[in-house]
Amino acid sequence: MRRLDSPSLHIFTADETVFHRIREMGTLGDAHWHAKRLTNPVELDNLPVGSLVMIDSAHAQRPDWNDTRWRAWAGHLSIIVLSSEPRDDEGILAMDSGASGYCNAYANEATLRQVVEVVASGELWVGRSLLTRLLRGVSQNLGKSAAPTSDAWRKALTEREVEVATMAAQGASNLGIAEVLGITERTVKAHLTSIFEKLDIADRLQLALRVHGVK
Amino acid sequence: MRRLDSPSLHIFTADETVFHRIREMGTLGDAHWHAKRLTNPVELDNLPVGSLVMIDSAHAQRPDWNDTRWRAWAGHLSIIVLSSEPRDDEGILAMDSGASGYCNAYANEATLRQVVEVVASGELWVGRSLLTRLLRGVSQNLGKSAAPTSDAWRKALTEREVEVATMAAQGASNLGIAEVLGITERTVKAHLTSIFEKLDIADRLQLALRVHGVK
DNA sequence: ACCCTACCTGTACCTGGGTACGATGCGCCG
DNA sequence: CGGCGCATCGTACCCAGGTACAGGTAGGGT
Repeated sequence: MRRLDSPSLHIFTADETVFHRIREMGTLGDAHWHAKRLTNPVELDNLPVGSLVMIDSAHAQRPDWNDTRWRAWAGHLSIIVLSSEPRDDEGILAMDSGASGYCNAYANEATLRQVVEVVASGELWVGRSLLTRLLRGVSQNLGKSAAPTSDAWRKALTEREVEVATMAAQGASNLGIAEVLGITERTVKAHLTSIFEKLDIADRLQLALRVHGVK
Repeated sequence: MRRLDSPSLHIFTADETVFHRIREMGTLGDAHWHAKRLTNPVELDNLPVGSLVMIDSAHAQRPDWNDTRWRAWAGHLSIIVLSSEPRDDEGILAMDSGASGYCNAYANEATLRQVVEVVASGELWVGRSLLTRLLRGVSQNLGKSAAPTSDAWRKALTEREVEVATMAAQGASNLGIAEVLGITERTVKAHLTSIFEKLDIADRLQLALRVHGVK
């Protein structure tokens, strides 16, 4: 981890109470972050890599769960989706869209702080309810041949390369990736060349197959 | 809720390194617990309600995952299963047996502390790899039961086009497909153009994603 | 001090993929 | 019969993707 963690926490919500609670929270205790309000989804595009972002699922401007922008954001941001009425199915959608966390917007202070810390450290966070449900779902199907779903490619790559790889595997163009990451198309190509070499593959289609567990 | 955390953390492992690391960890920083070594599984029965316990999955005496004792322990203890070689399937078994957490025994200090805190606060913890796998399993099942996206593309295409599409989606080159099917590369291109138009996509990467159920 | 890695960029070049604008033959159906 | 979908093929063209060669900076480790 060479990149300095951004001390700022960006919040996209229309709920005053939620915003203020999170902001206060950042000024207390050992956690110390800097809450910034976002008013428009496009602002997410230009946030520095690795930024921590909270998105209120109830916000009217929140992009649909299968909006392609989620992929891009997930590539370079750590996203926590807040829901004032958490439901398991919504949680699955959110996590599927690339969020790193899904929790109750009105969770108690300690929990919220914990979520932030977990996500900031690169892990994922979902609540007890959702997680048990996920486990139940899988253990029922355990009898079937469980696909390996190798995540190995991730470990072979650097942080930046993982970002580029995931976006490319989603079908993003080099230029598109470059714009989202705020770098040159040339650099994207460089990353991809390195990725191809490390994974011993020839092109982005093979990469997509690898990333998505085919082949 | 500010329930007093039990200050003692019980550890059931045969690995000296693991035990000592955890113990040291408890004496540093803001986390402060008291590591106690367990040598026999029966000791788990008599621990006070709510105790935090770490169990090394590699321990020879560790009860089998479907041992009924797990249920009993899970009822009054918070269990974290440590694995020196974490695997998703083992994680599922452990969590299914009632564990509240599953993580790498050699995870870095910050992560281990985080796991302890999360579990101590009544939540569950699993690593990124396992959680993404769980999510994938569920979202795929959702897709199958709700929206039959998997087979839709087939029905939109002719027999020949399906042949070409499946090969292209596997990463085959136009020339390669041509040779296998005994036709010209030009014809392959023609088929692909038709495929792209019918499926309303732009290139073979999008095709691959469609064919393999992503997007 | 030196090396290594991660990350970033420039210029130049080649090629495969995809499109545009054609063509031919075959079977089916109103 | 004429039209239409399907499968096949030709030539020419454009360009995104990928490679080759050549760098620069910053941080961490020896």
